Amino acid sequence: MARAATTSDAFNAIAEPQRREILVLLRDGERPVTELAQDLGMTQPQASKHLRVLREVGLVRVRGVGKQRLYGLDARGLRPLHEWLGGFERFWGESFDRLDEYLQELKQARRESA
Amino acid sequence: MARAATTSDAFNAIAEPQRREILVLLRDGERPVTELAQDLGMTQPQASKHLRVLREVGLVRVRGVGKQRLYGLDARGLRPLHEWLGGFERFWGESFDRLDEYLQELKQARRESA
DNA sequence: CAATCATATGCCCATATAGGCATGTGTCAA
DNA sequence: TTGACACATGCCTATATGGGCATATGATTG
Repeated sequence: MARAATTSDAFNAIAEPQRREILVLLRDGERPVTELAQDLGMTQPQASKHLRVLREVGLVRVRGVGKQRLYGLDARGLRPLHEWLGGFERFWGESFDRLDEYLQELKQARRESA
Repeated sequence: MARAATTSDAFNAIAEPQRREILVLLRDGERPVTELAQDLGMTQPQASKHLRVLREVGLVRVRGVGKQRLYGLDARGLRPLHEWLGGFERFWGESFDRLDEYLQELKQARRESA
């Protein structure tokens, strides 16, 4: 079996860096496809495809305005990520700043196994 | 070009549901491969492969103890995720509770039309 | 209707995947 | 040394991908 589809959920959708950048741009408001493509230095078809994925997982929504299609962020789609990550909150302080301690543990482990 | 490797970063690594479950299990402490495999209903080779990916992106670390290899969570690997997601924090309240607001609006609209 | 601008799709390709299964490697005990 | 146990790797296959490019679809204007 292959990898799960990028459209299967938000986790898979945001695994692609360019799609994350699109979401970041959209934090500041709605944007048409071409602008996004330019800002991110990608072709228009590429942008459209990425936006399709984001739309399918509910991370962005579209709105037709004249010839244009304005894409906007729908942050509710990030909720699963937020919740999953929240389960690890108790490690934030503990693990991020304690590189030293971790190194100590490593040394000790090595001593024990020696 | 194909999709980025699962080992390219934490984002890609946790796109796979089973790998996320492994990390959840490891929150409670170190575990040997076979136990993880059993708990998650997967074969031992599958577990080993997932663990390899997680190790390559720095989400878990291993420690040999006798015949066993104890895998432990390294939450520092989640930092990029945490930080990226943090950029959307201002949307949490706004968008997540939208449903409530929407329901309020509905009620009010109904009252007004009654 | 025709022309034009803004997007979306379709097609081709190379690549990395996850699963299934067999087998290699490493460690300990007798 | 030989087993036995715990784990890692190798190989195979089907599949979905992202990029490049051409082209179809939609909406607007003259």
